[in-house]
Amino acid sequence: MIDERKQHILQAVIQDYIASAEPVGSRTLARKYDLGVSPATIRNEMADLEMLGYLEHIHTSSGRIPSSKGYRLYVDSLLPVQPMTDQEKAVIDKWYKTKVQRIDQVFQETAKLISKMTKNVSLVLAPQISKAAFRCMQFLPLDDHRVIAVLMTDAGFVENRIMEMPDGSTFEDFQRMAKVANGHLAGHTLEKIHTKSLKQIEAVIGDSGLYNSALDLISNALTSDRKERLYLGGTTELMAQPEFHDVNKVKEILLMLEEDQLMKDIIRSHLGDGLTVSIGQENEYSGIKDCSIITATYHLDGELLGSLAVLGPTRMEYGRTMSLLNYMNQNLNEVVKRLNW
Amino acid sequence: MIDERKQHILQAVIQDYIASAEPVGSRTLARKYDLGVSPATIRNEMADLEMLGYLEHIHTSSGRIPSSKGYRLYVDSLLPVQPMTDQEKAVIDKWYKTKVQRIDQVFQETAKLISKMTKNVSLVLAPQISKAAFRCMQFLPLDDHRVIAVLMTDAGFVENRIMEMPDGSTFEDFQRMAKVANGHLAGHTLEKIHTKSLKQIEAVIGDSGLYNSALDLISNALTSDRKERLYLGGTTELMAQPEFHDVNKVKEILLMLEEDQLMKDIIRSHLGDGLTVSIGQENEYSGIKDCSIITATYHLDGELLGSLAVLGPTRMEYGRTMSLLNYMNQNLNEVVKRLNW
DNA sequence: TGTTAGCACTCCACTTCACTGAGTGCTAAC
DNA sequence: GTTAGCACTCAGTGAAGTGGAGTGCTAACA
Repeated sequence: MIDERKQHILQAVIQDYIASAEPVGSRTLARKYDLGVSPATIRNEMADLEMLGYLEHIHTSSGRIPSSKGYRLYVDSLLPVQPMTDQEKAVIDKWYKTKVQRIDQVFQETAKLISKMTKNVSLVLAPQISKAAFRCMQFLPLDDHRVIAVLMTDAGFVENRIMEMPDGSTFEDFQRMAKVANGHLAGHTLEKIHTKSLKQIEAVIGDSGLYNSALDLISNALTSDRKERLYLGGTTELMAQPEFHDVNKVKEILLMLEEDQLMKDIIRSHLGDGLTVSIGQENEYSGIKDCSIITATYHLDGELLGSLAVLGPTRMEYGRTMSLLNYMNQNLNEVVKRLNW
Repeated sequence: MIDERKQHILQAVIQDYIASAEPVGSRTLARKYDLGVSPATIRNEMADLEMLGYLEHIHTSSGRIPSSKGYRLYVDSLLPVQPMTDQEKAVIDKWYKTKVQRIDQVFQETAKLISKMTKNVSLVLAPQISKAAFRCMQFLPLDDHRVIAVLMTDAGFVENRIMEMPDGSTFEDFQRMAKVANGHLAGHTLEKIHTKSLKQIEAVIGDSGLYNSALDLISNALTSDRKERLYLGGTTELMAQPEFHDVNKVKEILLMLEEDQLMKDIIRSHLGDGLTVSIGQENEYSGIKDCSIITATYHLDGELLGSLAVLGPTRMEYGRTMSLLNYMNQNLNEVVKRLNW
């Protein structure tokens, strides 16, 4: 374990680098921070820290920058507590009191708020719709051979989808089905419907051939690709960061962010209890080797529902971001609980 | 009017500049294009064209670049016909045959397709939902004092919105209202409902106090800010263009694109019959003085429904883009007609 | 009279060079 | 163990020089 003075120096280097985005030299450090030793001593210590892998060197005569390992130690043990200011909390609280017009706005606006306050990209993974309790469904006729299925969960999430009607079926069949489904399935989570109440419904409906093919359609449509929605925020904030002053880098990361599935996988792979920080090289996906991701998860009754994440350069204000994410997470948790998702 | 040789030279300059993004010199022109005259003559002609305002000069000894006026002449009279290749058409046709899961995907994917094929930003303005024929509505109870209104148009557009219930009203009131509304309003466009059938409904419902406040809510909710939706595509394509190699420029334009209302206004101000091209300085909004916008509008029964647009640097492949936009427009027009929007 | 060759000139882009400043590593003295 | 001193490194900057692509002008040519 490295001694206390080294820790102080490492902490100072990282804080300075986070603030300035410039490699940090021994003289600067001695001047700005009250370390009580001369630049020469700091130089020696920094050389040691480099040997140990906590700092890096671009070239012989430039200051040090933190390595992933350095950030890791910083985040794990050296992070100064940075609670949110009352003002910041007020901004957030105020937003959560305004009324939304659709449930998904909660998530979209949460993403915007996070990115605005952290100046980084934010990602919000909404709860899987299949975890929500089924409230009711309805079919609306679109044309001769297509209907639109509209489904609502207890939380107020409304999903609609165009469905082809199986040959020989009529719109009335669908209506009948909806009626039975609404009677029998209300309150069950979508993911459990398949295994649970289907038998009952089958018994009631009788006409099982049509029924089966239609039900397949429904369950496919409603639990397929879009089961968790990803809301993005702050893709333009990114460009204010000096590490993204190169258009190609920006393009690369924006293209990555557009790939819904990839981003979901990345977030999911990082999830843990509470806040998780994944720093630079620690990331498995090579496109973000010089980025860090902080994730937070929200639960209901112990079950994981969704998560929030901030993606930014490794040179990130970890303390502030973590506090913020934590606070937003609590808020979102409450909203979800209130909606009885 | 400028003579034919000048026109040829202007055309060559513009085509070369569009292809290379580099100022065009007389020698290059003489070498690449079969103009039948020497560089010196071309120089003289180019000097004239500059005098007339069709070309510009960055500095004394660099080639010419087209001015907005130059592009304007090019677009209006010199544009070589550039029909789409069968291959391109095939790509588009193929896409329009695939099935969509929700109606709004038609517009979203149209935007994507346009931007992919033009390497520029595309904007698709979907028809105002208020122009669509009302199919049916339904209320779903969210909690004690809120309901979710779900509305569907004949075209299959589904819109949902959370509504506060007025004091003293019950969910049953809303259901009753929906029933009456569904009976009386089906087939009417939303924008005409207000003035047309309300009296009838009022007579049927009777309880006019509650009814009025609720109806206000509904019509507000359904015809308010989101009445036309804007779908964006290709914001990352932008970054491949040399004129956007500067992060600040990219940021500026992305921020602009994020402002829904502004973009709608810009598009709307450019609309005309058929294809409209607005070039560089001709644009009123200062943020896009070095961009061009091409718009196309689609109609139903002579009424304007929505529009497509491509936004890119003035150095744009006008011919190709216009053909493409035209073709996409036809497709979209057909889709809308088929949906009987 | 229109076209062209020739030439002087301009200016960007690139390279080279020297210089500066911030930084390091090492050594010797404290 | 700490520090002062010193030689050294290297990015960044600015000045000077060069080459190349281009222009404008003039004079000769058809």
